[in-house]
Amino acid sequence: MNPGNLHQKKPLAKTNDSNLHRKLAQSIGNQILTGVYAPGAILPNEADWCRIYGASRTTVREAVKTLNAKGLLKSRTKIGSRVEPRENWNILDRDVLSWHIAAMDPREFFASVQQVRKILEPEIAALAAANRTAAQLRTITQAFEDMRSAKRGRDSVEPDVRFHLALLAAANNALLSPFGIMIESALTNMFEFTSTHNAEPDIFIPRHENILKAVARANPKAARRAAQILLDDTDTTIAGFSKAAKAKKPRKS
Amino acid sequence: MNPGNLHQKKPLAKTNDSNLHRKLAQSIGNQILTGVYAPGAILPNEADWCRIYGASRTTVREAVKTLNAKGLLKSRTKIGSRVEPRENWNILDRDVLSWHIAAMDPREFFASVQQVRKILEPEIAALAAANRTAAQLRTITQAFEDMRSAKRGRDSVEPDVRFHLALLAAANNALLSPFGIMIESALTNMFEFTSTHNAEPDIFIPRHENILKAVARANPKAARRAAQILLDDTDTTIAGFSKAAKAKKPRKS
DNA sequence: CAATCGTTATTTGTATGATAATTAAGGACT
DNA sequence: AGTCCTTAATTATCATACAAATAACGATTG
Repeated sequence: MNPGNLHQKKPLAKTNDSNLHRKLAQSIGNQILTGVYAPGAILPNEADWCRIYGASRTTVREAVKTLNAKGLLKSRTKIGSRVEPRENWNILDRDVLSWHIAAMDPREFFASVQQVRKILEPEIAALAAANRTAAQLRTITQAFEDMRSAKRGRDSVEPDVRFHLALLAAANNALLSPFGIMIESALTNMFEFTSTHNAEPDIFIPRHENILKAVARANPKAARRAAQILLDDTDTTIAGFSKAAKAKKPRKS
Repeated sequence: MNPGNLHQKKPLAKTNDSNLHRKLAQSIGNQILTGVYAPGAILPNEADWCRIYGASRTTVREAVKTLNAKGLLKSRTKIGSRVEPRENWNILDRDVLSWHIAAMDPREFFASVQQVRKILEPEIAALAAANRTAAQLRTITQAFEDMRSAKRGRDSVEPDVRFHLALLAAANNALLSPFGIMIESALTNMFEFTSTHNAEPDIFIPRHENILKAVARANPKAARRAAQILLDDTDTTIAGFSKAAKAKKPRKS
């Protein structure tokens, strides 16, 4: 269960993120997400981590607290830290999600994401149409304009993300906001993997425009439909990429 | 921005949860959720917290790390800790959600929850019908049986929660799992506030049974419809309670 | 005057070493 | 077989340093 050699320091990844305890949290978090430590397993104790990473106990403890706070661990006196069952993990946490993505087959991840997006985004669009304020509409509109003027390529990612997040904010339901991270990650990573983001900007721009118009008209049904159509097109893009990339990535379990 | 008197120790709530850093995190978290420290505000620095709570800096720092990990804060050298904008909060985290509930008007909270439940639960039921394993079906069935034999009152809460969580697990999409906490909290708190949980168990039991049957038959459409019907009944129950409780709770901002 | 460049002060970050509290596990005694 | 006590392992807390980052200020200079 423990790594074979406790006395050999870990390389600690390449992140520029200068905090040591953050790096430790990332390293340990990655190991949990990749299954090095499975749910139910007891992790090395604090003294072990100190030796493994060559860090002080203070720092190790802060990293462990971070992972506790994200639901990955539960620490108890005399027991140590036990990995929590997956359903307790805060998967929509920014860090946890990024570790999760790193540990997964990208195609699987996109499939999960699209499933959730298809459930939520049409309803988010409908809620936005119903509940948006004037200011929120302006934010959505601005994002759309920026997306249109960027036209294609990497520059269109940021306004595209902003558009969807603005829509989410306009839905005015705090319980939905964690999905912002998922949406952001999905759109950004889609670019990373397809490296073309929107294969056909000439199609995607009007699709977004239809959502915008429906939200501007305060027409929930139309907004819902427009969002569904955009998502179907996105599915098509992913399917194309997925087929093209099929040869790679065998992956274990 | 800071509380008037830094040198007067906080009472630190009544939780039996024996960890000091956990108590600090709860206390500070509560203050953030109730708006004592609004998004964008700089919190007292670590030395201040030490004085306020009479705790060591180590402990204070662990509490602050916890809140950082939940997206409530971001700490930077020489700046201190700044409250993050609401959309970055991990609202579906168990702790954050409980602080949120404590800080909100219960009726508002239920309205938000029901809105999300109505979006997700029918689709969760449909996914469960489509993707469930045999073992998952057994878990759902068991929960239902326990719920039926409990019949009414407080005893029916736990199996009811278990039923919905089992359904969620059977949907087999990790990105949906954070909602388990919301569902759990919604059902549990509904009991706390109505103190009758299901007003009419004779209605709710068959409603749940219909979901179970549809999932057993692997019929997504029927499962979706059955879940919608249950939620509509739940709405009715809440509406009744909400009307009855209208006189109370003026609440400030 | 405006802009640049050090200097300083404040705050978080990391380290060390000690003690306390919790509790699983094993042993002693019925 | 069960109950109670002791022990040991581990996290929890504390106190005290020093390091590192950087915002704020002020001096210097073009």
